[in-house]
Amino acid sequence: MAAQRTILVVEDERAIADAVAARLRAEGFLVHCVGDGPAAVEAARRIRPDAVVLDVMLPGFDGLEVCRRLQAERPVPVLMLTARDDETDLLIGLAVGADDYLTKPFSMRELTARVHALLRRMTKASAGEPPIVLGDLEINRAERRVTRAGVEAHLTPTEFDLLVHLAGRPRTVLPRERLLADVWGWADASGTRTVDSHIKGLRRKLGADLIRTVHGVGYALEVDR
Amino acid sequence: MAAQRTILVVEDERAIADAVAARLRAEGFLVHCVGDGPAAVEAARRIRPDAVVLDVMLPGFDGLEVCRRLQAERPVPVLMLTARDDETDLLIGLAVGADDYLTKPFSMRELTARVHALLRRMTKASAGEPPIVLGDLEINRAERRVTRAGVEAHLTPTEFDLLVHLAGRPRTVLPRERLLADVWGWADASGTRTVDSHIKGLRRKLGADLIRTVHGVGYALEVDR
DNA sequence: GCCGGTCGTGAAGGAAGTGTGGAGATCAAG
DNA sequence: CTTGATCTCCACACTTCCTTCACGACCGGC
Repeated sequence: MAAQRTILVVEDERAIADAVAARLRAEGFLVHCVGDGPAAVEAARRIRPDAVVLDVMLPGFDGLEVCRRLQAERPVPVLMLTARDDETDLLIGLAVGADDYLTKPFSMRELTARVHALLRRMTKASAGEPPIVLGDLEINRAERRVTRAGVEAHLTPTEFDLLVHLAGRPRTVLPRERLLADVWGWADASGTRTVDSHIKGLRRKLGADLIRTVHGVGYALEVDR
Repeated sequence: MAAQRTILVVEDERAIADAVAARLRAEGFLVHCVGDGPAAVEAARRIRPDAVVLDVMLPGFDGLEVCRRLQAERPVPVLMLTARDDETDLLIGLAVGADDYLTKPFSMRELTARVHALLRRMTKASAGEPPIVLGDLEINRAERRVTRAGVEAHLTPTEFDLLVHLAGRPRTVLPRERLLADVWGWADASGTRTVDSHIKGLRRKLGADLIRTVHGVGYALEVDR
């Protein structure tokens, strides 16, 4: 059986939002609605929708900015709703990570067709979130499991997030400040040994050879190509 | 026989409401009655009826508005009761998501026939999905029954819905906020301990090994592929 | 080889998250 | 009205995790 998919609808006009939500629910989706940009980013972080239907015209910050932030946090397919037939919006939209678009006014039938297509393309392309495989290291983000050479390691939440960030750029040295900013969200990066502590944990659980220290700079994931 | 079906009756005339409720109970349904629009929306959110019998003439806001809101939250078959033989009401009613209608006065026999038809259509629509089988766990959505290793467990409605959502993405970690949003329909992320409570119930009834806790994130259904 | 700065490591205190039982509320049925 | 079932929330105990500190080892420039 196919899992029930969740759609986040970002639309400030209540009437449109309700209509879209009702139709998508009738299609068997779980639907959540928010009315502005900040709420959209927040909601996406919490509920991790399978797709987002996004109006470009929003209070707060505009849809393009929302789209950019969503993509920055976690790749998610986005269907943009553009009020006018404006090529500028469209091109920018596709540039910041939208996967498809609809020009208002649109029919509900058209909307559901696009959403289905988006999810189909998504599952075909990535089957949700495919495990990251780097040499003998395997990271399953959806299940939050990690194995090396087939053996599973139990990582703490921070260790897992740290490893995922390192794995995002294998063999690249990531400065401590960068890791603190990305994983911990700390702007201030002064004199903390916190990163080192968690690197220690990763090395103990996954093998000391996995992570290379670059003196005075940071760490890099050393793994076979 | 399948699990007992629940019907929500929305009707402000007490005499009619009582008569309808009595007859439907005699037919073996669980029946809840409310007398106005806001109460109807509220009740539907809580008890999740299998069908709604809805008078178009209501205090508060009218039946059409109720119907629209019900559909917006969760698709549910609606039988509308129209006082007069007014095509306008009827057409609008069907447009906003009502599935069938009855013109007053109507016979009880006619009412029960329509309700049965509504539910039959409904179960047929969802019977296309066979029971979910995951390892030794079997979930029959149509009958709302669950067995593990062949033994049936009696789950409360919330526990059942929660289990279905976990089973929709086996082995995938679902954040508490996501579950709260999908199962409870709470946009607001507070009260996440409620999830824990119902997980407790599931573990007690189905075995502690069925659900994996992922510290700081949420839960995942652990089951053989 | 020396020295200042950097890093690895173990331990410890405190913070955060989770399991659990039960109280209180709600609602329908008898 | 009372009973039974359910849901939400709370308090407490318990577990897991994070951060920091201290100390010794290491690195690189001189």
